[in-house]
Amino acid sequence: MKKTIFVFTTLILSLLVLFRISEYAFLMGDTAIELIIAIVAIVFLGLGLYINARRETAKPNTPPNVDARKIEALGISNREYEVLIEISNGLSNKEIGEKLYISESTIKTHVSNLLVKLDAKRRTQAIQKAKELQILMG
Amino acid sequence: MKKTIFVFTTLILSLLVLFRISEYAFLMGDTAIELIIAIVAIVFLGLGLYINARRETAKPNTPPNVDARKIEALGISNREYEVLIEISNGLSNKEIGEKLYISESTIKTHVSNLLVKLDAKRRTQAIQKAKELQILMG
DNA sequence: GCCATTTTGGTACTTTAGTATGAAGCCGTA
DNA sequence: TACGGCTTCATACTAAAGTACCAAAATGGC
Repeated sequence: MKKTIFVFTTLILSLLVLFRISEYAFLMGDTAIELIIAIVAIVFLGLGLYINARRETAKPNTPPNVDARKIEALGISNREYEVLIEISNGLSNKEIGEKLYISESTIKTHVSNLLVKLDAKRRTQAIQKAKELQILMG
Repeated sequence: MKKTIFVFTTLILSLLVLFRISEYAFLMGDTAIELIIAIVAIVFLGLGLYINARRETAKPNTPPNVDARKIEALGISNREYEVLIEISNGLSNKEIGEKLYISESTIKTHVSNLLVKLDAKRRTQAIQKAKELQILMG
């Protein structure tokens, strides 16, 4: 946020400087006004692009980061969350066990706990709910 | 694309008109130049915002709409796609059958076909692949 | 060291998912 | 009309998922 304020302040100051220059050019009587207009156009075109780019990356529906608070609010442990990720990657219990070097039994335990904590009946529903809760990236 | 060309042509023409006006104002000796600069700034700010908005909605990684071409490229039928959606909503085969007013047997057939067409072993993997292929919204 | 939580693993069981195969009716097109 | 694709449904089977219950290490904080 501080960064944003800095950028906008700089832009406003630049704009004021441009106005000064434009007045000066007006008094000078040359044709530099078109140049100034062009600069303003380019700067604000860039500003528009920048603002929208910022807005898009900051939007939660393109979630690069996951809400860790919600995870612990639901009482989901680290290991359970790892299992949840692999479920959403489409792995079976056996495959998850092999990937995490633990038995399929343990995976089943984790999955059962996850289903309770996410209030889901099936692993597919767990995926859907986890994404809804912004616990998993889309 | 034609629309884009039209918009840009209009903008360029508007810009030329503004330059004409600016010259006129210059000859007139009044202080309307700042106004023109302000208008240019606003217009190009809007243009920047517009371009980025277009780019974002056209981009597939923020898919409000689904790529119908890929669906039929994979040979997925309408009914199969309906089933795929319900799978990603976390429903069981029985629940999907009740929702679509057909038997669980039929759902199983559709699911099996979907798994082949999406090259998946499980329904969870089908969800993951479908989202990867931009066939399902994130 | 003690306690609470996490992580691990097992057995036994029920339920759901998925495969294989066959078949019937519908619809559009060559 | 005959053919292919879509949709529907069934049976019989195997595989995977999920539940219930128990229990023992490991971990981390007090």
